[in-house]
Amino acid sequence: MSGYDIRREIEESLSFFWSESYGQIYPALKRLEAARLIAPVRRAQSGTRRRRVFRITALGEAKLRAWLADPPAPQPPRNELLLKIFFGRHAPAGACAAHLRRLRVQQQQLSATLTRITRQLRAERQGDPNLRYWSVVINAGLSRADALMQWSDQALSALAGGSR
Amino acid sequence: MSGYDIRREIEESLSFFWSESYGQIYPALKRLEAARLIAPVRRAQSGTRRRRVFRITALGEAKLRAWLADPPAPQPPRNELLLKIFFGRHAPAGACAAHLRRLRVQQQQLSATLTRITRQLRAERQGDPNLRYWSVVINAGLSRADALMQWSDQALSALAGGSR
DNA sequence: TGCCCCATGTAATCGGTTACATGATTTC
DNA sequence: GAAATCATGTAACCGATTACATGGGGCA
Repeated sequence: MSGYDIRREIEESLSFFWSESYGQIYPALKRLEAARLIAPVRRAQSGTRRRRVFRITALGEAKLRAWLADPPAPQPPRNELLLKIFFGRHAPAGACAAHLRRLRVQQQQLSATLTRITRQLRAERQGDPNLRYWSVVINAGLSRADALMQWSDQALSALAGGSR
Repeated sequence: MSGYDIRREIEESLSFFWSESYGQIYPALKRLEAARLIAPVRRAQSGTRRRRVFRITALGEAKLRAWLADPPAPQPPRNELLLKIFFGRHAPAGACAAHLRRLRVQQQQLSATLTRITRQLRAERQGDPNLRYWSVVINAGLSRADALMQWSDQALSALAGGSR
C-alpha cells in the first residue's frame, strides 16, 4: 500500500480502536524502507502520477510476527470522564448526569454501527481466514459499549436525588 | 496541596484512571499561580523546610466548575491489544491466546483490588458527600474489568481450534 | 478555467515522560 | 553519619497532531 492507502484503511476499518496521522505515517514508511522491512513496488504507471506503493519484505514479516507476539503495552490510564465524575461534588448540579447521558447515546450509536459491521462481515467475508480475528475485535467493541451503557444507567440512578 | 502531595494522591487513589508526572505538575502549578487560579499558603513553618503549598482561589473554583461541566474530550482510540488481534492471522500460533490470558489475569487482579477499595470506602467514608461519586467511578472500573474478562473468555474459545 | 480529490511530505507545536540535579529532613 | 524519604524543579527527549506546502488528475 501507499501512505495514503494506509491512512484511508485505518480510518475506514480500524477507527474505533486505532488512528494514525500523515505526520506519523510518511516518516515511518521512510524508516521502514531504510531498515529493509518494506520495499517500493513498481506500478503499472498510468501517466507519471507519483504514488509510492510499498510491500512488506520477508525481513519485515519476521519483525511483524515478533511484534505481534510481544505482550501489548498497557495504555496509560487517562479517563477524563471518570476524572470529572470523581470531582463531581464540586460540579454544577446535573453536570455529571449530562456527561453520563451523552456517553450513553454515543455508545448506543457505536453499538449499532458495530452490529451492522458484524452482519456485513459475515455476509461479505465468509471463509476469509481473518474473519475470526476481526469478529473478536468487533466483539470487544460491542462488549465495551454494552458495559458502558449499563454502567451509565446505574450511575445515573446512583447520582439521582440530592441528599440520599 | 503541594506538587508532591498532588502526585502522591493521584498515585494512591486515582491511579486506575489517571496519572501525572512531576514534569507536568510543577510547570502547571506555576501557570495556575500566574493565572491567579491558585495561591500559595503560608505554613506553620517547622524550620525552613521548603515546601510550597497552594490552595485554590475563588477564581480557580469558578474555572474548575466550568471545566467539570464541559463535556469530556473522547480519548484518542489506540488499543494495542486489539490491533495485535486484528492482525492475529499473521501472528505465531498461540500468541493471541497468550495476550488474552494475560489480560484476564490482570483484570481479575484489578477487580479484586477495586472490590477491596469499595469495602474500605464504605467503612471509612460513610457519610462523606464525595462517596457516591467515588463509588460510581469505582464501579466503572469494576464493570470494565468484568466486561474484559467475559470478552477474553469468549475470544479465547472463538480462537481455539485451528481451522473452524 | 477552476474546483475537488488524490497524494506526498515537512515544520511547528503540543502534551507528556524520563532522567537528572539539588538539597532538606527523618530515621536507623 | 549513612540511608531513606520528602520535595522542587528543569532539560532532553518522544510520540503524535495540526497546519501547511506542493502538485497531479479528473471533471464540470
